[in-house]
Amino acid sequence: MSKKSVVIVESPAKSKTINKILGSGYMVVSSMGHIMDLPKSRMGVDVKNNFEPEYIVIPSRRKYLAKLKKETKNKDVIYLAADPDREGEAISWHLKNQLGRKKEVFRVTFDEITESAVKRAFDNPHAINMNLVNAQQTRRVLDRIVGYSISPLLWRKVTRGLSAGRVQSIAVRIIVNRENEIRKFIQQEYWEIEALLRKEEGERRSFTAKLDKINGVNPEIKSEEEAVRITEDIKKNKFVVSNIKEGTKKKSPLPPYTTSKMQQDAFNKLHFPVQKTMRIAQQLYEGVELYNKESIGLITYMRTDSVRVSNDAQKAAREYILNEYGEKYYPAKPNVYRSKKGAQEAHECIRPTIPLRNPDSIKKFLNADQFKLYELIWKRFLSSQMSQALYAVTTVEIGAGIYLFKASGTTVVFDGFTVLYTEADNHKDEERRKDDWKIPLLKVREELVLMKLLPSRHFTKPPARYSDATLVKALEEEGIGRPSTYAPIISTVVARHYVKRIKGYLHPTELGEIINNLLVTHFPTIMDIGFTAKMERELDDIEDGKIDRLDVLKSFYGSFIHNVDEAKTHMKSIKREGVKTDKICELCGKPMIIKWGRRGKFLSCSDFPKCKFAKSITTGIKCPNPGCEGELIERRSTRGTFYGCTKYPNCKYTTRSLPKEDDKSESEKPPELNNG
DNA sequence: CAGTGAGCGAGCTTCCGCTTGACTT
Repeated sequence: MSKKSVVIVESPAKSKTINKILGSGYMVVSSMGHIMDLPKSRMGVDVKNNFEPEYIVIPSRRKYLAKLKKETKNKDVIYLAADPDREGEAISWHLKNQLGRKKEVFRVTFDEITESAVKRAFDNPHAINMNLVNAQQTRRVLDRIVGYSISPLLWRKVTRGLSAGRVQSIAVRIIVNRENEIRKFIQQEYWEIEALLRKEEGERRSFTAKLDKINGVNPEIKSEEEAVRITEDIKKNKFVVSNIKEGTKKKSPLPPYTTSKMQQDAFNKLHFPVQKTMRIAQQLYEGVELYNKESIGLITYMRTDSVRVSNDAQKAAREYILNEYGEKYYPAKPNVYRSKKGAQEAHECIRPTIPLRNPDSIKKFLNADQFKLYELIWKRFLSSQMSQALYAVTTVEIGAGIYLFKASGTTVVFDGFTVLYTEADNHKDEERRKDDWKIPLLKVREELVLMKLLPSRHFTKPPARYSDATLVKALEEEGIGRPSTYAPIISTVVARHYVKRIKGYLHPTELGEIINNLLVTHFPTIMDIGFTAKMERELDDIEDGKIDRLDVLKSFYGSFIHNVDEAKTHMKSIKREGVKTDKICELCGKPMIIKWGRRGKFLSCSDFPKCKFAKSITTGIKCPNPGCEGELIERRSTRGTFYGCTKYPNCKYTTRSLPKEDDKSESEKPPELNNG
């Protein structure tokens, strides 16, 4: 290299690694993500002029850009090594425009940061792919038009500060839809009947079998009377083993973590909200001081949708398994996993940088949360390279006249990867414990002793509300949002007061439901849950050069702007009409309505502005302060929502979460799925 | 910790997706 070269990557952590690979002939610096974007204070899209975006240097990045300018000043060649996707291509394009005058500028892309891949990339430098840039700009412009057209409409129709967008509005819709399903749900009573059986009189151990068929069809027992009648009838019969099935079941380890899977698992097992998981993962990624003061990155990059594993890491994991667990846990061939379709393979899965570094060996250098998350990541990764688990499954069918009972037992033959990692699910654990009851050795046609019949009453359960974890899962399945945005999406809808987190579950607020209804009515296309998937397909076509970005934007905008115009005149003005209540104005006797102001919702006289009477909405829950006659009321501070006493400042009681109100708790209780 | 809203009309709120900030509570 006779010429002086500079390489620009996205993140500082990456620049270190790449510098090591390339050696001193190159200087590697980082852009810290995007350096240019549309202006914050205006639309920044010239709709009449080919949807030309007005990209400006992001004000907060001016410093970095100035630094980059210095660093590239006396270099002849710039290599743009941002991630190999459309966002990375756009970053490269912007960097070229800002820094590339009178220089040779090349784009280099690699799918993993290993010596061979990086060197191969530098042997094949290429030009910036404008198809990718165009796809990014289409995405950006579309999101801006949607967000910056609908949000101001909501300011006009409802209240200041509201927002809408391709992603956040769908997140709210998913949550509202679930709430409606829960409301519609009608509880059904059903009964199950179990038989407690013994092989023979005097035998100590008994086992249970469940009523599975009556006359060959599934039993549907809806009432206690029916259950009693059937139980009485069953008693008249002899219990005889009619069939025994012995089999084995294999269970494969799960792939290593992507961002969304890590967020879900940390939520279920550690009860971390996704924001917390990302914050701690960032700490592990940036590095923790170990033995010598040097700070060492403990995990790979935490924003990824790939399950790819570098060869070195895979080899290291396999060696560790062989040494620590032995050959039985060591698969003959390495386990291979496929990322979901369209994943960005430049990043690896989330894994320990050095598999040898087991959690206990570094425990004293980590705080409690860091340790817990590292342990989870380490175990999930190591287990992903271990052998399958093997179970023996026995199913016994027992006839009693027209009644057929079934008992099944599972025993672990070989624990395999589960020695390190199992999925969290309390209910399943209970089930398993039941299943693990050993069924004694039985023969077909053998008669059993009935100890007891156990009818039990059950109710069908409504679907559970979303948690952070299940919402991220749902969004990912619909292709909505990216690893870098899952956590911010939840923060946004909570910050807008569309959604409220109660005991780990996401409940829509009245405001959230109102906004959702307005948007579904007036923007059915945007509010279609499949909208993003459709957009992604079109962006793919732009990337492949099959269609022009203008065709995509024009056809989208044509109907969208029509919806905006229609909504301007026809969307219900909550600001004027409010939401009806059965309360009466204390001043003029007219009905009171709910409106939303900068401090949240409040009661207003429907005759405003003639009658200016207004009133706060209290929770109806008495202040728990002894002797205080006040009620609790929702307040907003800069640090979020809390509940205070109406008698403030005489009573200074505050709380973050509402104390239970006895007669109301039944319907307000979150479904008892995994208790978060 | 009183006051929220309409309208007059100043100026403000807002999107999604890349990254890591450190002008003192």
